[in-house]
Amino acid sequence: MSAGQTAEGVPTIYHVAQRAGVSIATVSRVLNGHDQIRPATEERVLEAVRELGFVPNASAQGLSKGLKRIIGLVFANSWWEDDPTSVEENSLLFADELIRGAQLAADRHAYSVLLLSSGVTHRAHHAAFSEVFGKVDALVLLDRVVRQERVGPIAKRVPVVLLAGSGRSRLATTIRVDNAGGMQALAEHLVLVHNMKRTAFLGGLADSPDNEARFSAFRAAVTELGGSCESDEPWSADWTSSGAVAAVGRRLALRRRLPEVIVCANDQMAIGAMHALAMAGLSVPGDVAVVGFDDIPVARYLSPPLTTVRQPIRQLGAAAVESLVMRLQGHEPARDVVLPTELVVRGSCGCPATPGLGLGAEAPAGGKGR
Amino acid sequence: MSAGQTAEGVPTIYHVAQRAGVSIATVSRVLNGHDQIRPATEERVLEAVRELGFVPNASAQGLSKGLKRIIGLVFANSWWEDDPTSVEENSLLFADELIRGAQLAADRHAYSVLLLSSGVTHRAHHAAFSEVFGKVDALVLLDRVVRQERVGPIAKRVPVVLLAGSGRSRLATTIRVDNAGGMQALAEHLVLVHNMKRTAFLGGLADSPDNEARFSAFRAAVTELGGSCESDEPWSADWTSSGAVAAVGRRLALRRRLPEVIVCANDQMAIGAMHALAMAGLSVPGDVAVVGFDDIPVARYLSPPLTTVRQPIRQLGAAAVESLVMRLQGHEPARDVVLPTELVVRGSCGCPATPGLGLGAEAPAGGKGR
DNA sequence: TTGTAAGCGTTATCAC
DNA sequence: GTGATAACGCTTACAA
Repeated sequence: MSAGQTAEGVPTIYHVAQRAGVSIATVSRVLNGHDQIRPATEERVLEAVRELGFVPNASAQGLSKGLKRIIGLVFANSWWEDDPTSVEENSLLFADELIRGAQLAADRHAYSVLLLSSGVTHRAHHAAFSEVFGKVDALVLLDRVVRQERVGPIAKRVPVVLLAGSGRSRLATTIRVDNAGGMQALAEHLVLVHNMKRTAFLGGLADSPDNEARFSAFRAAVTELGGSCESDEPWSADWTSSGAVAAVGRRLALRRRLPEVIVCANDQMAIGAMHALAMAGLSVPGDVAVVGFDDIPVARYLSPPLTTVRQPIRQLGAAAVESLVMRLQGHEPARDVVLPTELVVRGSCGCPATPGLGLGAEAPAGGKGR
Repeated sequence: MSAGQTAEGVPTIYHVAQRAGVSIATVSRVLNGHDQIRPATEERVLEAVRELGFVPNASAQGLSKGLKRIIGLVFANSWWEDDPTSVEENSLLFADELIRGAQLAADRHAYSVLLLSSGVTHRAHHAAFSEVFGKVDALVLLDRVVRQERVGPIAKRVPVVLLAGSGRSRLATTIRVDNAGGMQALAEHLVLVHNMKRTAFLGGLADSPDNEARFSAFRAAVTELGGSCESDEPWSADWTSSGAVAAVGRRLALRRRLPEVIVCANDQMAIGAMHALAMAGLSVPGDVAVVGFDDIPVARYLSPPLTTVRQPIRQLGAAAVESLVMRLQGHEPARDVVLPTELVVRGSCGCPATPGLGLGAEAPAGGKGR
């Protein structure tokens, strides 16, 4: 059957062409902003488009142009797990901010963001992670969504950015935050300002590059400054608040002398740690100081307000997308990007909590109240 | 040029066919799980697919099948705003959980989730929200992403689910949570258990259906029970913690007798309210009780742990996608779905906080206040 | 059981 | 300036 006339469904370019009395080529040209089109013709076409409510079919465009204008954001499946007992609070806020950043950047370039999880299992049939390649032009892979050795083959097919990883992959562009710098600043603050020598590091999942980077950087820095860092068994959690509560509980059960400060690998765990200490009748920072990493929104509203290292998660997402769009446009972006982190001093480290009137959103840099 | 042989790019079905010594039709059949294929043939095809690392092009599939297997999730643009001063904490957690739920459900049906914002402005050229229709098979529209009158035309084109709205649209399926039920339970608890008669409602953005529903339900319930509800100017915020801090500050400045409890339209604001009260030297729940709505993860770790109404955000997202997939499969799902909410009693309302050991993930001992 | 060929809705290359 | 028409990669009758 000759093209055109889809019975009664969505209007196609043929309908527009017919209505405007031109060929589909002309319609396409108008829609794609080609010049050299007679104004009168253009107006007729646009009118027809409006009347019909025509919207180009992205599949057809993708097929024809070889570009889908879609970037995939791949999360580890555990992040999306449906297990109600393991709330995976870890990802909360992180994923959200990351997605936002990616969204924003994608929008700027007329791209869209497609969410994917690494462990696709929908059809028992032949489900495979690789199926998703077909839907996107490029991929953002989060830390540990695929094993190192699988990155190569993937990166060979589509442009790939590795996020929050160890930063040592020559197979794909890597974008991450400066964990080391943040921990260095934190260690200096604790040791030099508060004169704390006995510290403890409450880590997240052991196999996470972020966790590893934060821990080794902190330990190195604090040791360098003449302090020590306790970090064996009891101090191991899973990035979650409840995991931290349990970890601190284990440590307290040992009834050994406590460290002066507990450095948590993320804010969620700091919240759990503070909670556990409070329940044990210990005061923060009076008896033990607690600091975190991330600077999630609630951090400033905890009591005491949480001292933490802010990481630019949103920018991380945006940078990833920008990098990929760059690649898709034929440019060669930087191979390894490191975004800066920033120490945010509030009350939980022992510093006098900002006296703030409590009106307005008090930002560490001295926020203005709108 | 005859089809086949894409110079050196991504392998197509033609490459697979050639390699396996069969026609592309056969390859397609194997890939789509058709029966009546000679086992030997099937094996050869699968082998070729494996060797070439072939992945079907989703655009081509979409064009051919008329289904893209992509569902769009549309957020109001303000949620993604790049304005660093307005942190929009409101959406945090909510969006995240919602997305998760949608993701999970989509995965189950081999669909993917595409993120979109309502105010697309990438190319000054001819950017339009409608452009996104081309990329998806169906849409989930969040509360207020488009004005009422625009829903009709959209729903006419693609299946649409309205989320967290007022629930009164016969143009599209609506899915929301039982705000009224939750508020009813909350009011009963406050009045009947704590004998609180003087309440205040700290609302979010005034034009939000959720805010309106929560407020009117609470006021009606508390009034019915013989209590009163203060809710004029000072008690208005923007869903954010900082907005709540400011609102409570305004109310305190009035130096009038305070209500016995502040009922917040969401947990973020409850956190801000508690913070503002603490800074004013008031104790929660000793001087004033505070309750929230949502039950975000940190709620149980606040001191005192926050009493709140839990809403099944993740299920909300999942239900939306399930409904759309249903429609796409030709079934006719329910027009208006209301998901149940649940009162979660913790310490901030004045109830004795659960005396947990603090090791589990449970709502624990009365964080000895400070 | 497998191959041939006609679409699917755009874009882009030629001619005119 | 504009109109035919050939791709783009895949699915699916229709034949064989």
